[in-house]
Amino acid sequence: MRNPTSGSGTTSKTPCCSKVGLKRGPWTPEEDELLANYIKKEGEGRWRTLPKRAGLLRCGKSCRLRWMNYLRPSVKRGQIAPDEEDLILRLHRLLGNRWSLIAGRIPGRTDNEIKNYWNTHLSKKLISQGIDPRTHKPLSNSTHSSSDQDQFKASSSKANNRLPISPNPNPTEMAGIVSKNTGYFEATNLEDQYEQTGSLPMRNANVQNSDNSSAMDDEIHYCTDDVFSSFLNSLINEEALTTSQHQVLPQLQPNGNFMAPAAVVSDTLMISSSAQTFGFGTSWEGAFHQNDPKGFTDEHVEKHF
DNA sequence: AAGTGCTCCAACCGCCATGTT
DNA sequence: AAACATGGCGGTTGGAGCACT
Repeated sequence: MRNPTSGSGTTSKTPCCSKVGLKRGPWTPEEDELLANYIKKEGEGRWRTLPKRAGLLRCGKSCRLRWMNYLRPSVKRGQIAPDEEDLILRLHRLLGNRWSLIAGRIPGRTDNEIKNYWNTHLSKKLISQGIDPRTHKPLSNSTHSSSDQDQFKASSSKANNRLPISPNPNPTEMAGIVSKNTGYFEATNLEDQYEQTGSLPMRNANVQNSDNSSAMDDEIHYCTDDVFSSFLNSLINEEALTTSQHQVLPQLQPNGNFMAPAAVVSDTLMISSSAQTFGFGTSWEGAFHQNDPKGFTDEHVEKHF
């Protein structure tokens, strides 16, 4: 727990809300009751003004966090079950550190809880098994130097949660477009892009190339949340891609981008999802390659676009 | 019993996207 | 278009409690 009297230290940034006179640190049962009772009556939302209305000396952010991670009736307590752990592992392999996205697939579990569980248990477990918890690949076979990893860590930190890729661009997690010139799927190397431009593609992939956005629009598929959900389910339910499948997936090009034959990525989708439906991040976007014939098909795509 | 080190996880942080004015 | 408000995210912190000496 944080020291209730300590400020944000050396930072000169002003906090999200005035902390003057506001309580910090662990919540008391009385505060919990006040918050829970208020939300039961008035509902969630308007967090900034909620504390005052509920009679709490907390900032809105703190109230929201307490409700989301602890007081919400749907929050499941207790040990993470083996099947939940397995699901977390699978989802992390697919999604990386997108905790809210992972939590959205595990009923009753919060992003904070999953993040903590990963950092305290699963990460160590994988390391003890000789697996890199970031890449899910054998530690000894990692092709990325520590400097690469450090660089990404820095970029990732700067970019916060906006990356639609894993630290090492994983073939199952590619974002990009089908080039009109080459007929190839060109997956953006977002690390490089960040280094070059200082920004990353947001919400819409065409942001990455504003002078050609209309042309790019034609090439990018978006899908709705329910489609994404079924799509992700199919990914969760399948085991890791087979070796043969990997062989036809995007390969690293000299320019730092990833390319794959367009035919291979005909069922590759640019996914855009909102936070409301599954608790996904508002910034969620990503592209997934999906080879499983039982899973996502072009028919699904056409149906929704 | 007392001291030390470690682990866990609730809570906080800064940052960013989106919506509103 | 700009400024502001709000909600939400992943990363990080540090106190409580446990294990060990």
